[in-house]
Amino acid sequence: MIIDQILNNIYPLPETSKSIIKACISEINFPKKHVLLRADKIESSIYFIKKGIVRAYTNSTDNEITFWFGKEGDPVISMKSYVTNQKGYEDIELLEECELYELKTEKLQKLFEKDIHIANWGRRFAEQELIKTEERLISRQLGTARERYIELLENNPDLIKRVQLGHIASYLGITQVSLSRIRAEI
Amino acid sequence: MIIDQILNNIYPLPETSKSIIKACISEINFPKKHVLLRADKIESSIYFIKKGIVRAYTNSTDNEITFWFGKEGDPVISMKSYVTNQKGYEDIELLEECELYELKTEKLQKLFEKDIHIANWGRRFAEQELIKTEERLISRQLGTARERYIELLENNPDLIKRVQLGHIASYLGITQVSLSRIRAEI
DNA sequence: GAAACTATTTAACAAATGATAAAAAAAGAA
DNA sequence: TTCTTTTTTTATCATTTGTTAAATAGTTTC
Repeated sequence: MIIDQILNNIYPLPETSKSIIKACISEINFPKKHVLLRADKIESSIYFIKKGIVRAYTNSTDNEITFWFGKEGDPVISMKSYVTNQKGYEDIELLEECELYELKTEKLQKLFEKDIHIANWGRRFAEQELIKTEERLISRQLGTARERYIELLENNPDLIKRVQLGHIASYLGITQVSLSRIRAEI
Repeated sequence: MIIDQILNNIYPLPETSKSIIKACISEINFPKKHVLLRADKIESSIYFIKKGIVRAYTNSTDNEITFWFGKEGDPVISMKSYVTNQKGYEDIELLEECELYELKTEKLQKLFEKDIHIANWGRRFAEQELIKTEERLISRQLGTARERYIELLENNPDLIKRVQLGHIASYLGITQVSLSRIRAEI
Protein backbone atom coordinates (compact mmCIF):
# COMPACT_ATOMS: atom_id res chain seq x y z
CA MET A 1 0.00 0.00 0.00
CA ILE A 2 1.46 3.37 -0.97
CA ILE A 3 2.13 6.08 1.57
CA ASP A 4 -0.43 8.57 0.25
CA GLN A 5 -3.21 6.11 0.79
CA ILE A 6 -1.92 5.13 4.23
CA LEU A 7 -1.76 8.77 5.38
CA ASN A 8 -5.13 9.58 3.87
CA ASN A 9 -6.87 6.62 5.48
CA ILE A 10 -5.90 8.00 8.86
CA TYR A 11 -7.02 11.58 8.24
CA PRO A 12 -7.22 13.54 4.98
CA LEU A 13 -4.60 16.30 5.10
CA PRO A 14 -4.38 19.49 3.03
CA GLU A 15 -1.66 19.17 0.36
CA THR A 16 0.80 21.45 2.13
CA SER A 17 0.61 19.51 5.40
CA LYS A 18 0.85 16.22 3.58
CA SER A 19 3.99 17.34 1.77
CA ILE A 20 5.54 18.34 5.08
CA ILE A 21 4.95 14.86 6.53
CA LYS A 22 6.06 13.10 3.36
CA ALA A 23 9.33 15.02 3.41
CA CYS A 24 10.09 13.23 6.70
CA ILE A 25 9.43 9.77 5.31
CA SER A 26 11.93 7.47 3.61
CA GLU A 27 11.63 3.96 2.20
CA ILE A 28 13.59 1.03 3.57
CA ASN A 29 13.58 -2.75 2.98
CA PHE A 30 14.51 -5.65 5.24
CA PRO A 31 14.75 -9.42 4.75
CA LYS A 32 12.55 -12.05 6.38
CA LYS A 33 13.38 -12.72 10.05
CA HIS A 34 14.87 -9.27 10.57
CA VAL A 35 13.96 -7.91 14.02
CA LEU A 36 12.77 -4.35 13.41
CA LEU A 37 11.92 -3.27 16.98
CA ARG A 38 13.37 -4.50 20.25
CA ALA A 39 11.70 -4.42 23.65
CA ASP A 40 14.78 -3.13 25.39
CA LYS A 41 15.13 -0.08 23.15
CA ILE A 42 13.39 3.29 23.07
CA GLU A 43 12.36 3.54 19.43
CA SER A 44 13.13 6.63 17.37
CA SER A 45 11.09 5.67 14.30
CA ILE A 46 7.65 4.49 13.36
CA TYR A 47 7.11 2.48 10.18
CA PHE A 48 4.26 1.76 7.82
CA ILE A 49 4.11 -1.48 5.87
CA LYS A 50 4.15 -1.03 2.10
CA LYS A 51 4.50 -4.76 1.55
CA GLY A 52 4.92 -7.74 3.86
CA ILE A 53 3.77 -9.10 7.19
CA VAL A 54 5.19 -8.82 10.72
CA ARG A 55 4.49 -9.96 14.26
CA ALA A 56 4.96 -8.42 17.70
CA TYR A 57 5.88 -10.76 20.49
CA THR A 58 7.30 -10.78 23.94
CA ASN A 59 9.74 -13.23 25.41
CA SER A 60 9.58 -11.91 28.94
CA THR A 61 8.49 -15.35 30.08
CA ASP A 62 10.24 -18.56 29.04
CA ASN A 63 8.15 -19.12 25.92
CA GLU A 64 7.51 -16.15 23.66
CA ILE A 65 3.96 -14.97 23.02
CA THR A 66 2.75 -13.30 19.83
CA PHE A 67 0.20 -10.59 20.48
CA TRP A 68 -0.12 -8.65 17.22
CA PHE A 69 0.21 -9.11 13.46
CA GLY A 70 0.72 -6.29 10.99
CA LYS A 71 0.34 -6.30 7.25
CA GLU A 72 0.09 -3.95 4.27
CA GLY A 73 -1.03 -0.49 5.41
CA ASP A 74 -0.50 -1.11 9.13
CA PRO A 75 1.80 0.94 11.32
CA VAL A 76 4.74 -0.84 12.96
CA ILE A 77 5.32 0.93 16.20
CA SER A 78 5.90 0.41 19.88
CA MET A 79 2.97 2.47 21.16
CA LYS A 80 4.39 2.51 24.67
CA SER A 81 7.67 3.86 23.36
CA TYR A 82 5.96 6.34 21.01
CA VAL A 83 3.63 7.74 23.66
CA THR A 84 5.70 7.63 26.84
CA ASN A 85 9.28 7.64 25.56
CA GLN A 86 9.99 4.57 27.63
CA LYS A 87 10.94 1.03 26.67
CA GLY A 88 8.15 -0.92 25.00
CA TYR A 89 6.91 -4.45 25.59
CA GLU A 90 7.58 -6.02 22.24
CA ASP A 91 10.05 -7.29 19.76
CA ILE A 92 8.74 -7.02 16.20
CA GLU A 93 9.98 -9.53 13.65
CA LEU A 94 9.43 -9.61 9.90
CA LEU A 95 7.69 -12.80 8.80
CA GLU A 96 8.29 -12.00 5.12
CA GLU A 97 10.68 -9.78 3.24
CA CYS A 98 9.24 -6.29 3.85
CA GLU A 99 9.10 -2.90 2.17
CA LEU A 100 8.61 -0.18 4.77
CA TYR A 101 8.11 3.55 5.11
CA GLU A 102 10.11 5.07 7.94
CA LEU A 103 9.20 8.23 9.84
CA LYS A 104 11.32 9.70 12.64
CA THR A 105 9.12 10.29 15.68
CA GLU A 106 11.13 13.28 16.82
CA LYS A 107 10.33 15.13 13.60
CA LEU A 108 6.68 14.17 13.89
CA GLN A 109 6.44 15.45 17.48
CA LYS A 110 7.73 18.84 16.34
CA LEU A 111 5.15 18.99 13.56
CA PHE A 112 2.36 18.32 16.08
CA GLU A 113 3.22 21.60 17.82
CA LYS A 114 3.29 23.66 14.63
CA ASP A 115 0.58 22.41 12.29
CA ILE A 116 -2.99 21.92 13.52
CA HIS A 117 -3.82 19.57 10.65
CA ILE A 118 -0.92 17.32 11.52
CA ALA A 119 -1.90 17.50 15.19
CA ASN A 120 -5.36 16.28 14.23
CA TRP A 121 -3.83 13.63 11.99
CA GLY A 122 -1.85 12.44 15.02
CA ARG A 123 -5.01 12.49 17.08
CA ARG A 124 -6.89 10.35 14.55
CA PHE A 125 -3.93 8.01 14.28
CA ALA A 126 -3.99 7.36 18.04
CA GLU A 127 -7.79 7.12 18.06
CA GLN A 128 -7.84 4.53 15.30
CA GLU A 129 -5.14 2.43 16.92
CA LEU A 130 -7.10 2.71 20.15
CA ILE A 131 -10.24 1.32 18.51
CA LYS A 132 -8.29 -1.58 16.99
CA THR A 133 -6.66 -2.39 20.33
CA GLU A 134 -9.99 -2.17 22.12
CA GLU A 135 -11.52 -4.54 19.58
CA ARG A 136 -8.76 -7.07 20.17
CA LEU A 137 -9.19 -6.78 23.93
CA ILE A 138 -12.95 -7.20 23.82
CA SER A 139 -12.78 -10.11 21.39
CA ARG A 140 -10.33 -11.74 23.76
CA GLN A 141 -12.45 -11.06 26.80
CA LEU A 142 -15.79 -12.12 25.32
CA GLY A 143 -15.05 -14.98 22.96
CA THR A 144 -13.40 -18.37 23.17
CA ALA A 145 -10.22 -19.18 21.25
CA ARG A 146 -12.36 -21.22 18.83
CA GLU A 147 -14.57 -18.20 18.13
CA ARG A 148 -11.57 -15.94 17.65
CA TYR A 149 -10.04 -18.41 15.22
CA ILE A 150 -13.23 -18.51 13.15
CA GLU A 151 -13.34 -14.70 13.27
CA LEU A 152 -9.76 -14.65 11.97
CA LEU A 153 -10.63 -17.11 9.20
CA GLU A 154 -13.44 -14.83 8.06
CA ASN A 155 -11.79 -11.43 8.42
CA ASN A 156 -8.16 -12.30 7.74
CA PRO A 157 -7.94 -15.50 5.70
CA ASP A 158 -4.61 -14.51 4.15
CA LEU A 159 -3.06 -14.11 7.60
CA ILE A 160 -3.63 -17.80 8.28
CA LYS A 161 -2.11 -18.67 4.93
CA ARG A 162 0.93 -16.47 5.38
CA VAL A 163 1.75 -17.09 9.05
CA GLN A 164 2.72 -20.36 10.67
CA LEU A 165 0.15 -21.82 13.03
CA GLY A 166 2.38 -21.75 16.10
CA HIS A 167 2.28 -17.95 16.02
CA ILE A 168 -1.48 -17.92 15.41
CA ALA A 169 -2.09 -20.28 18.34
CA SER A 170 0.01 -18.07 20.58
CA TYR A 171 -1.94 -15.02 19.37
CA LEU A 172 -5.23 -16.75 20.15
CA GLY A 173 -3.97 -17.64 23.62
CA ILE A 174 -3.90 -21.42 23.22
CA THR A 175 -1.29 -24.07 22.46
CA GLN A 176 -0.59 -25.21 18.93
CA VAL A 177 -2.01 -28.62 19.85
CA SER A 178 -5.31 -27.02 20.86
CA LEU A 179 -5.43 -25.05 17.62
CA SER A 180 -4.90 -28.25 15.67
CA ARG A 181 -7.83 -29.81 17.51
CA ILE A 182 -10.01 -26.81 16.66
CA ARG A 183 -9.01 -26.95 13.00
CA ALA A 184 -9.79 -30.67 12.87
CA GLU A 185 -13.29 -30.09 14.26
CA ILE A 186 -14.35 -27.23 11.98
CA MET B 1 -10.58 14.57 41.52
CA ILE B 2 -11.23 18.12 40.28
CA ILE B 3 -11.50 18.93 36.60
CA ASP B 4 -8.40 21.14 36.40
CA GLN B 5 -6.23 18.31 37.58
CA ILE B 6 -7.92 15.81 35.24
CA LEU B 7 -7.40 18.07 32.21
CA ASN B 8 -3.83 18.88 33.19
CA ASN B 9 -2.86 15.25 33.71
CA ILE B 10 -3.74 14.60 30.09
CA TYR B 11 -1.88 17.56 28.60
CA PRO B 12 -1.07 20.95 30.15
CA LEU B 13 -3.05 23.59 28.27
CA PRO B 14 -2.48 27.36 28.09
CA GLU B 15 -5.02 29.20 30.28
CA THR B 16 -7.08 30.49 27.35
CA SER B 17 -7.50 27.03 25.83
CA LYS B 18 -8.29 25.53 29.20
CA SER B 19 -11.00 28.12 29.81
CA ILE B 20 -12.52 27.30 26.44
CA ILE B 21 -12.77 23.60 27.31
CA LYS B 22 -13.99 24.25 30.83
CA ALA B 23 -16.79 26.43 29.45
CA CYS B 24 -18.12 23.27 27.77
CA ILE B 25 -18.09 21.19 30.95
CA SER B 26 -20.88 20.88 33.49
CA GLU B 27 -21.24 18.86 36.66
CA ILE B 28 -23.85 16.16 37.11
CA ASN B 29 -24.58 13.52 39.76
CA PHE B 30 -26.27 10.12 39.53
CA PRO B 31 -27.23 7.48 42.09
CA LYS B 32 -25.74 3.99 42.41
CA LYS B 33 -26.94 1.53 39.77
CA HIS B 34 -27.71 4.27 37.24
CA VAL B 35 -26.77 3.18 33.72
CA LEU B 36 -24.83 6.09 32.25
CA LEU B 37 -24.01 4.70 28.78
CA ARG B 38 -25.90 2.16 26.72
CA ALA B 39 -24.47 -0.10 24.03
CA ASP B 40 -27.35 0.55 21.65
CA LYS B 41 -26.89 4.33 21.70
CA ILE B 42 -24.49 6.68 19.94
CA GLU B 43 -23.18 8.76 22.81
CA SER B 44 -23.16 12.55 22.68
CA SER B 45 -21.17 13.13 25.87
CA ILE B 46 -18.01 12.04 27.55
CA TYR B 47 -17.68 12.14 31.33
CA PHE B 48 -14.88 12.35 33.85
CA ILE B 49 -15.27 10.88 37.32
CA LYS B 50 -14.97 13.42 40.11
CA LYS B 51 -16.03 10.86 42.70
CA GLY B 52 -17.22 7.27 42.49
CA ILE B 53 -16.63 4.02 40.67
CA VAL B 54 -18.18 2.52 37.54
CA ARG B 55 -17.97 -0.57 35.36
CA ALA B 56 -18.33 -1.23 31.63
CA TYR B 57 -19.92 -4.50 30.64
CA THR B 58 -21.54 -6.19 27.73
CA ASN B 59 -24.51 -8.48 27.76
CA SER B 60 -24.32 -9.47 24.12
CA THR B 61 -24.10 -13.09 25.24
CA ASP B 62 -26.41 -14.63 27.83
CA ASN B 63 -24.28 -13.72 30.82
CA GLU B 64 -22.87 -10.22 31.03
CA ILE B 65 -19.11 -9.67 31.11
CA THR B 66 -17.36 -6.77 32.85
CA PHE B 67 -14.35 -5.53 30.94
CA TRP B 68 -13.43 -2.20 32.50
CA PHE B 69 -13.58 -0.34 35.80
CA GLY B 70 -13.31 3.42 36.14
CA LYS B 71 -12.67 5.50 39.24
CA GLU B 72 -11.75 9.02 40.32
CA GLY B 73 -10.01 10.86 37.45
CA ASP B 74 -10.91 8.33 34.76
CA PRO B 75 -12.89 9.18 31.64
CA VAL B 76 -16.22 7.44 31.14
CA ILE B 77 -16.65 7.09 27.43
CA SER B 78 -17.57 4.69 24.72
CA MET B 79 -14.37 4.96 22.68
CA LYS B 80 -15.98 3.26 19.72
CA SER B 81 -18.82 5.77 19.77
CA TYR B 82 -16.48 8.72 20.38
CA VAL B 83 -14.09 7.82 17.57
CA THR B 84 -16.33 6.33 14.90
CA ASN B 85 -19.74 7.82 15.70
CA GLN B 86 -21.23 4.35 15.73
CA LYS B 87 -22.79 2.30 18.49
CA GLY B 88 -20.36 1.15 21.15
CA TYR B 89 -19.93 -2.23 22.80
CA GLU B 90 -20.70 -1.38 26.37
CA ASP B 91 -23.20 -0.45 28.96
CA ILE B 92 -21.65 1.53 31.79
CA GLU B 93 -23.20 1.28 35.23
CA LEU B 94 -22.42 3.26 38.37
CA LEU B 95 -21.33 1.01 41.23
CA GLU B 96 -21.50 3.89 43.71
CA GLU B 97 -23.23 7.23 43.81
CA CYS B 98 -21.15 9.33 41.39
CA GLU B 99 -20.18 12.93 40.81
CA LEU B 100 -19.31 13.48 37.16
CA TYR B 101 -18.08 16.14 34.78
CA GLU B 102 -19.91 16.11 31.45
CA LEU B 103 -18.49 17.33 28.14
CA LYS B 104 -20.46 17.31 24.89
CA THR B 105 -18.39 15.57 22.21
CA GLU B 106 -19.80 17.70 19.42
CA LYS B 107 -18.44 20.84 21.04
CA LEU B 108 -15.09 19.17 21.60
CA GLN B 109 -14.83 18.05 17.97
CA LYS B 110 -15.30 21.66 16.84
CA LEU B 111 -12.58 22.86 19.19
CA PHE B 112 -10.17 20.29 17.72
CA GLU B 113 -10.43 22.04 14.35
CA LYS B 114 -9.87 25.51 15.75
CA ASP B 115 -7.34 25.33 18.57
CA ILE B 116 -4.02 23.50 18.07
CA HIS B 117 -3.51 23.14 21.83
CA ILE B 118 -6.86 21.46 22.23
CA ALA B 119 -6.10 19.27 19.20
CA ASN B 120 -2.92 18.14 20.92
CA TRP B 121 -4.82 17.68 24.16
CA GLY B 122 -7.19 15.38 22.25
CA ARG B 123 -4.21 13.57 20.76
CA ARG B 124 -2.66 12.97 24.18
CA PHE B 125 -6.02 11.88 25.55
CA ALA B 126 -6.35 9.18 22.87
CA GLU B 127 -2.68 8.19 23.25
CA GLN B 128 -2.99 7.73 26.99
CA GLU B 129 -6.17 5.70 26.70
CA LEU B 130 -4.40 3.64 24.04
CA ILE B 131 -1.53 2.84 26.40
CA LYS B 132 -3.93 1.84 29.15
CA THR B 133 -5.91 -0.40 26.80
CA GLU B 134 -2.73 -1.96 25.44
CA GLU B 135 -1.57 -2.67 28.98
CA ARG B 136 -4.82 -4.44 29.77
CA LEU B 137 -4.60 -6.48 26.56
CA ILE B 138 -1.01 -7.52 27.17
CA SER B 139 -1.62 -8.39 30.81
CA ARG B 140 -4.51 -10.55 29.65
CA GLN B 141 -2.50 -12.20 26.90
CA LEU B 142 0.62 -12.89 28.97
CA GLY B 143 -0.56 -13.64 32.47
CA THR B 144 -2.92 -16.08 34.13
CA ALA B 145 -6.06 -14.99 35.94
CA ARG B 146 -4.27 -15.68 39.24
CA GLU B 147 -1.42 -13.36 38.26
CA ARG B 148 -3.81 -10.65 37.15
CA TYR B 149 -5.69 -10.91 40.44
CA ILE B 150 -2.46 -10.48 42.41
CA GLU B 151 -1.55 -7.54 40.15
CA LEU B 152 -4.92 -6.01 40.93
CA LEU B 153 -4.44 -6.56 44.65
CA GLU B 154 -1.13 -4.72 44.49
CA ASN B 155 -2.02 -1.87 42.12
CA ASN B 156 -5.69 -1.38 42.91
CA PRO B 157 -6.46 -2.70 46.38
CA ASP B 158 -9.37 -0.31 46.84
CA LEU B 159 -11.04 -1.65 43.69
CA ILE B 160 -11.31 -5.06 45.30
CA LYS B 161 -12.76 -3.50 48.43
CA ARG B 162 -15.28 -1.35 46.57
CA VAL B 163 -16.46 -3.79 43.88
CA GLN B 164 -18.22 -7.09 44.38
CA LEU B 165 -16.21 -10.17 43.48
CA GLY B 166 -18.55 -11.40 40.77
CA HIS B 167 -17.65 -8.36 38.66
CA ILE B 168 -13.94 -8.79 39.40
CA ALA B 169 -14.04 -12.47 38.41
CA SER B 170 -15.76 -11.56 35.16
CA TYR B 171 -13.14 -8.85 34.54
CA LEU B 172 -10.35 -11.37 35.13
CA GLY B 173 -11.98 -13.79 32.70
CA ILE B 174 -12.86 -16.53 35.19
CA THR B 175 -15.92 -17.62 37.14
CA GLN B 176 -16.63 -16.40 40.61
CA VAL B 177 -16.04 -19.94 41.89
CA SER B 178 -12.54 -19.94 40.38
CA LEU B 179 -11.77 -16.56 41.92
CA SER B 180 -12.87 -17.90 45.30
CA ARG B 181 -10.48 -20.82 44.86
CA ILE B 182 -7.62 -18.42 44.04
CA ARG B 183 -8.40 -16.24 47.05
CA ALA B 184 -8.44 -19.28 49.32
CA GLU B 185 -4.99 -20.35 48.09
CA ILE B 186 -3.18 -17.03 48.40
C1' DG C 1 -33.00 -7.56 66.33
C1' DA C 2 -35.29 -10.82 63.13
C1' DA C 3 -36.40 -11.86 58.50
C1' DA C 4 -35.33 -11.62 53.78
C1' DC C 5 -32.18 -11.04 50.42
C1' DT C 6 -27.58 -10.94 48.31
C1' DA C 7 -22.79 -12.19 48.06
C1' DT C 8 -19.16 -15.46 48.85
C1' DT C 9 -17.19 -19.86 49.78
C1' DT C 10 -16.94 -24.83 49.59
C1' DA C 11 -17.68 -29.43 47.58
C1' DA C 12 -18.35 -32.96 43.87
C1' DC C 13 -18.31 -34.05 39.30
C1' DA C 14 -17.90 -33.00 34.18
C1' DA C 15 -15.68 -30.78 30.41
C1' DA C 16 -11.94 -28.39 28.33
C1' DT C 17 -7.16 -27.46 27.86
C1' DG C 18 -2.27 -28.37 28.55
C1' DA C 19 1.93 -31.39 28.36
C1' DT C 20 4.43 -34.82 26.27
C1' DA C 21 5.57 -37.84 22.70
C1' DA C 22 5.28 -39.74 18.28
C1' DA C 23 3.62 -39.81 13.49
C1' DA C 24 2.63 -37.45 9.29
C1' DA C 25 3.10 -33.67 6.23
C1' DA C 26 5.41 -29.80 4.33
C1' DA C 27 9.31 -26.90 3.34
C1' DG C 28 14.27 -26.17 2.48
C1' DA C 29 18.92 -27.52 1.33
C1' DA C 30 22.38 -30.23 -1.01
C1' DT D 1 15.38 -35.60 -6.81
C1' DT D 2 16.68 -37.18 -2.01
C1' DC D 3 17.87 -36.04 2.58
C1' DT D 4 17.28 -33.08 6.44
C1' DT D 5 14.80 -29.97 9.06
C1' DT D 6 10.70 -27.73 10.39
C1' DT D 7 5.81 -27.57 10.92
C1' DT D 8 1.45 -29.66 11.79
C1' DT D 9 -1.50 -33.29 13.36
C1' DT D 10 -2.86 -37.10 16.29
C1' DA D 11 -3.03 -39.76 20.59
C1' DT D 12 -2.69 -40.38 25.62
C1' DC D 13 -2.82 -38.83 30.17
C1' DA D 14 -2.67 -35.14 33.87
C1' DT D 15 -4.22 -30.74 35.31
C1' DT D 16 -7.07 -26.90 35.36
C1' DT D 17 -11.32 -24.67 35.05
C1' DG D 18 -16.34 -24.72 34.63
C1' DT D 19 -20.99 -26.23 36.31
C1' DT D 20 -24.20 -27.09 39.63
C1' DA D 21 -25.79 -27.14 44.17
C1' DA D 22 -25.55 -26.35 48.93
C1' DA D 23 -23.63 -23.97 52.99
C1' DT D 24 -21.90 -19.90 55.12
C1' DA D 25 -21.30 -15.02 55.65
C1' DG D 26 -22.73 -10.47 55.06
C1' DT D 27 -26.36 -6.58 54.02
C1' DT D 28 -30.54 -4.47 53.92
C1' DT D 29 -35.23 -3.70 55.36
C1' DC D 30 -38.91 -3.61 58.36
